[in-house]
Amino acid sequence: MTEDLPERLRRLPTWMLSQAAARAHRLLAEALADSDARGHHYRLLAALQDQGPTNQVVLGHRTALDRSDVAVGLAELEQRGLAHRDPDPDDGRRKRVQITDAGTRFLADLDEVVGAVQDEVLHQLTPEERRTFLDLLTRLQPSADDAARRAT
Amino acid sequence: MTEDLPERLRRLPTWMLSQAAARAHRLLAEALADSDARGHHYRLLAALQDQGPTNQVVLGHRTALDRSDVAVGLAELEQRGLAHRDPDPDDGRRKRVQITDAGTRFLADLDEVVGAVQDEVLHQLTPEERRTFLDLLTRLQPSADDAARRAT
DNA sequence: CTGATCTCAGTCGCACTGAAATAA
DNA sequence: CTTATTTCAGTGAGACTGAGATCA
Repeated sequence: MTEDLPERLRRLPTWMLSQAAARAHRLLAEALADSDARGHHYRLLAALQDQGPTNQVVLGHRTALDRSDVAVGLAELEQRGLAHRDPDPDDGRRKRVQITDAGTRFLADLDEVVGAVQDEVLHQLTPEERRTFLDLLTRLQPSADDAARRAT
Repeated sequence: MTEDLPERLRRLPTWMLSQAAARAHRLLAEALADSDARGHHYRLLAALQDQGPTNQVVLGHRTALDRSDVAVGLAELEQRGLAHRDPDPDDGRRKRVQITDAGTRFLADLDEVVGAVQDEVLHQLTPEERRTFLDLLTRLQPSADDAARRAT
């Protein structure tokens, strides 16, 4: 594969990034499909488990999902008894979204599936290199400064 | 942004990878759109410039594009005089695809646009870190061994 | 009234599949 | 007849937009 790439692409960080992400995304989607889940579901359950009940707008920020995709994903999770939506008692416009016990158990199963995919994607890297890689990726995320500069 | 992420996602390499790739892809698409180009066009021109004329199947492998997307992209490039397709004299099923002089000039313009996006995406990293990052990304690509194992 | 939240329908770029056309 | 290449139409998931409904 790599040995056949044009110079311009092989040396282009954003392109190698896209290729690696595409492969990881494909492997993850395939693995999750075996558990009748999709990426949206894992993201939503992970946010609900780690950070507790919230409304859908906050959930969208935390999962980097669009509001409409949050709505659709939660409807699917709720239908399977993995999440629950209440009207917020303090503000009737909002819904209070929580993970259910079944959702917590399902998330634990998915954690194993997701972990296996990490190993498959990163198997060429040493533990030290994996830490470096994650650190570098984290620092690529736009900072609050960037967001402020972008707003002007 | 990052400070608000659920633990499970913040520590997940494939997810951080997807996020970084999505941002890079968005910035690249916006920048290329200003030059009336899209990612497909840059990829195809880069492969033709760096590795010379070929048929569309090989071009698809080199650019990681699907055969049908190669066909569409080349039709657009040809209409703008940036690439040229001949029937292969040795095999009438194939087409011999080449970049034109106008295509070479256009690619040089796009190189600058693409380079500017690299700086924007990687501006948090030192030159040394950027080399490390590219090296790690390169090693994430599936090897020939993986491809062989996958075929069984 | 304005403004925030949620929902639904629809759009768009991208990756991919299946089938037809052409030629070895 | 079978196989390889190119092309076209269509599918599917993901990210997004706009309009409408509900409620503070």
